[in-house]
Amino acid sequence: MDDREKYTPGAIESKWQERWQEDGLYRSKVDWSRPKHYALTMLPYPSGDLHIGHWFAMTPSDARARWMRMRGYNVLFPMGFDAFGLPAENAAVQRGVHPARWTWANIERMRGQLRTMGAMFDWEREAVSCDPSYYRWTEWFFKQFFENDLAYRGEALVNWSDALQTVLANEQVIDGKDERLGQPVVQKMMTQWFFRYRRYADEMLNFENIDWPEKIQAMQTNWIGRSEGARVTFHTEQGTSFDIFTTRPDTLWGVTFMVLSPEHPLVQKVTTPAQQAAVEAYIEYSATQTEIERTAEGKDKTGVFTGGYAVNPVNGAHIPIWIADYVMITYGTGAIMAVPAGDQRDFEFARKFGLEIVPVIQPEDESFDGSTMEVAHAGAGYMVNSGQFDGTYSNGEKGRKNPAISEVIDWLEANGYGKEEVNYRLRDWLISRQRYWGSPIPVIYTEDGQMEVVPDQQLPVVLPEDIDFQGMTGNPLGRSSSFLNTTDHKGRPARRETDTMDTFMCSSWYHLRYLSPRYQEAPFDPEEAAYWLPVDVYTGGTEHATMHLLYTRWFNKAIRDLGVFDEAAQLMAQNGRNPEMLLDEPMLLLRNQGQVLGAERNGDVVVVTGGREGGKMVARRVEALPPEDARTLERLAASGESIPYPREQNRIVGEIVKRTENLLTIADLTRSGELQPVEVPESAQIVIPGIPGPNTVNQLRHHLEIQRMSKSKGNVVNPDDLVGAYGADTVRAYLMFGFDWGKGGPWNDDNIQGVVRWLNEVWDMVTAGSVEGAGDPEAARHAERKLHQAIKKVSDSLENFSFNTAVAALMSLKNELRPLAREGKLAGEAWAEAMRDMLLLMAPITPHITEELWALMGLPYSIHQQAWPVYDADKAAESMTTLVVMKNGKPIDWVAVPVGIGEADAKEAALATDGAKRILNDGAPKRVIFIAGRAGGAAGAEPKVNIVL
RNA sequence: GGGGGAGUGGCGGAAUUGGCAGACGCGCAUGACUUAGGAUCAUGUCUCGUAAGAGGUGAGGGUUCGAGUCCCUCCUUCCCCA
Repeated sequence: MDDREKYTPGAIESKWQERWQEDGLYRSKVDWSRPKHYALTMLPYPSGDLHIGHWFAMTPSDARARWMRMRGYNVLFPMGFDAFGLPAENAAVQRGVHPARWTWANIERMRGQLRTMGAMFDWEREAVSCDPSYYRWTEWFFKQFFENDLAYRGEALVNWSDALQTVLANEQVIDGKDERLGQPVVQKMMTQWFFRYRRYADEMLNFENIDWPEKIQAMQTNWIGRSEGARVTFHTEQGTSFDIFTTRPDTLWGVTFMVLSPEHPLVQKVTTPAQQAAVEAYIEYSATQTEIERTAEGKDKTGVFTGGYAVNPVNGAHIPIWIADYVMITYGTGAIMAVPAGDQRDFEFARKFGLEIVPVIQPEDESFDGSTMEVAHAGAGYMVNSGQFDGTYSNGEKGRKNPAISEVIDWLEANGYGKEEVNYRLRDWLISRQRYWGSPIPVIYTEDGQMEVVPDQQLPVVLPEDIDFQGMTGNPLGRSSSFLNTTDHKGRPARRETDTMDTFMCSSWYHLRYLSPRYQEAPFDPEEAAYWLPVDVYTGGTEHATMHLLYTRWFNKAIRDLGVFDEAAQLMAQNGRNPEMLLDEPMLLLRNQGQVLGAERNGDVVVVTGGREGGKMVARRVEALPPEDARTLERLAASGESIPYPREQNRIVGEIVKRTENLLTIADLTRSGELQPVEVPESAQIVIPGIPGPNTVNQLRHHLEIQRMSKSKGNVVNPDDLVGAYGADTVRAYLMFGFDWGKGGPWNDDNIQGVVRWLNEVWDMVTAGSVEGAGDPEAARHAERKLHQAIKKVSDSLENFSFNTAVAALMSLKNELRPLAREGKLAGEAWAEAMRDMLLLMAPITPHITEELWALMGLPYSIHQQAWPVYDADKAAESMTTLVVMKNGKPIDWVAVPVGIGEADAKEAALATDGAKRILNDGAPKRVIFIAGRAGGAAGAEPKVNIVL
């Protein structure tokens, strides 16, 4: 080796990042002469530190965007910040930093961290949702919705979080707790702002024109929860009418009682004086229950009879009206018909309160008796006890696909008892938040109680800055007189709306603001939109399946119908693009990455001696074993061998699986892994090898399972450290290589060494230069073949988001080329060509090292502006291949044959092999099957002959 | 309870329409070079077997010349919905 420089990523990477920045290499401009590609990756919340998860999400997306660019597409790959939200406000309350200052400082920091990725983000298009120039248009969109009856203010039972001091959308409540802090959420009637989410429910169920993962489609379909059935009108004995929705009108004859939600307005009217006290007490009780508690299956049924009766329209039966908390006012009409014979929850309710059960759907071979049935029958069967419908077959399907349901609906409509109806689980989108750090809602309330929207020229309504957050609870906007007080269009005093918008409103259209973040005339420049829209590839996590990814689809459809895209559509058409169907959906293709989780960590293996007190041991001495001793001990125990520590009353030996303050839980190896509680008092002696001096109980490590990274668990992997140690290219390549991108997995940097070696070897190979001489033409041909095979493999892998196999193919290529280069078989122009193409193939994945080596080879700047090598099947083709000889599908021998060998020749060659002769042993095979080889030179592509004995 | 994924070496993970299971790496082993090796190079590395060979993708069955891949039953696990 000469004194050639070693690969030092640190210097190279910052050098090229600066150069690319100066040259505007990633500026993306409208150019109708070239095909466009809008690649988008979900924007981060500016929490202050870039996480390894951001790298995992963004750098493979960047590699793919770069690849598209090299393939000749004009690529837009923007980045920005979803900058409104509660953490900023919490920081303000706790530390006295204004949310804006906190947020902008974090953004500044994260911009720097994002730049170290070496991604091709076009920073000229950065959009930040908390910037007034952005939320001006968020407000403008709100106005559009309001003025077109897509936004309304209404009273509804909403999710109120006391901990967050705000209401939350249904999507943000998980198991009755808020998704952020996991604190309980209660149901409250409040006046709030909503968007008419259901209006596009049916259209959102259609995924025909977009390529989104099945999983996301299923989740969204579930979430929308379309159900077909009928709305049926019942009357009380007093004559008041009320509607119920049912998906099973074929069971109407089996209705033996009605159940109203405790919040239903009819409750007051039907309750008899005798039942008044019981009903009121029950209403009070149910208000304390969460929705999950109320509707949980298997829960003990509760309810109270109102004393009132309803009349069943189909048979005139008088049936009692009950109230019960398993009926929600927010679902359907807040009232249900109860068919205990056909619905398990109704069945349990009826049994508990001694109500009648009338079977109405009965399978052919059964005969139900309402008094003895043990479970409800919800499946298929023939209608019974149902008047003229007796004998009609109910096939168990939903809606019109069920002949019984279909016939009954027609009959209900003909007789005016009810009508066909479609119901949705989806509720309108609650966008009000009683918080400061969000986009204001541009509405004012006049003195005489009228509502006015703020005129366009006064937008944006800006968040006030003179707010003291410290120690405050509740909505700070309500305390700001400078914000609160305004005037109406006649100049009279008026009050501003103090609710702000859900941040999902901001992120529903950020992909549009990227198009022209500084545009003043509209939310986006139609010239840009006409060229770039829609988003071609969108990448992000699955956690937003029923939130962001559904909201943004709704938003897109809503603004399409409001004409927001009209000008862009015209321009599209003028430039020869057919806007038809291009603007119905915001993102054409969606792919999800998995999540990088924290690494598993073993707890210390300790020897505890002390005294027993009650059920637990109180330690006198805790000694952690050196890791190698601990491993030996655990191996012995796992294999059932005896360990060098016999079981003793006053000794516990094992791994710490949990630690709470000074209380340890130890899996005791002397007691077959039984969990033992150990208290460690101040006085106990604690010895930890490698940590001299007196130790404390806090230094003992407990077992940590694979889980999300979080600061409090101490398992966060910091990308800055990794970049410092290995360089951005290595981190990028490793994240792509070490995981299945769609799956993610526990962090583990064992494999990173492989990527380090790969890049070092590429560096050495290129900087070594070509040896003198002509080289070997055969080797050159071999290199060319491998190169073209790699072009195909890498291209296909990137196309399919299979980043790990792309890197694997590049490593294989290196393995092929390196010995040839070193032995001097690959020399001169053949060498140079091989190096050039290899660097081009690596460029999307490792942009810095390839740029540097490209320059060192004296090639014109920039490698990222070069064309992707064109795959040539002829050059990739091998002349000879291996014919696999099989016995009953198992390989037994191999023979070299020309590619494209015919069936007869292949069979002849196969039967002539030693392997074939041995198994045939002069006998005749039952059958001989030829499997032709496939093109491409990939593994498994070889021709095969299967000899069946 | 319903719906949908997933289960492959010591580890991360590969395997178009069914067609050589374990690509590419990590780790490990042996050897070489070295003052040294946690550098580099070479070779090996699914299991059993000295070998010829046989077996092998959560378990069991089936279809097929041929099954990680398709079908049935079951187990484990993750996600979504209730």
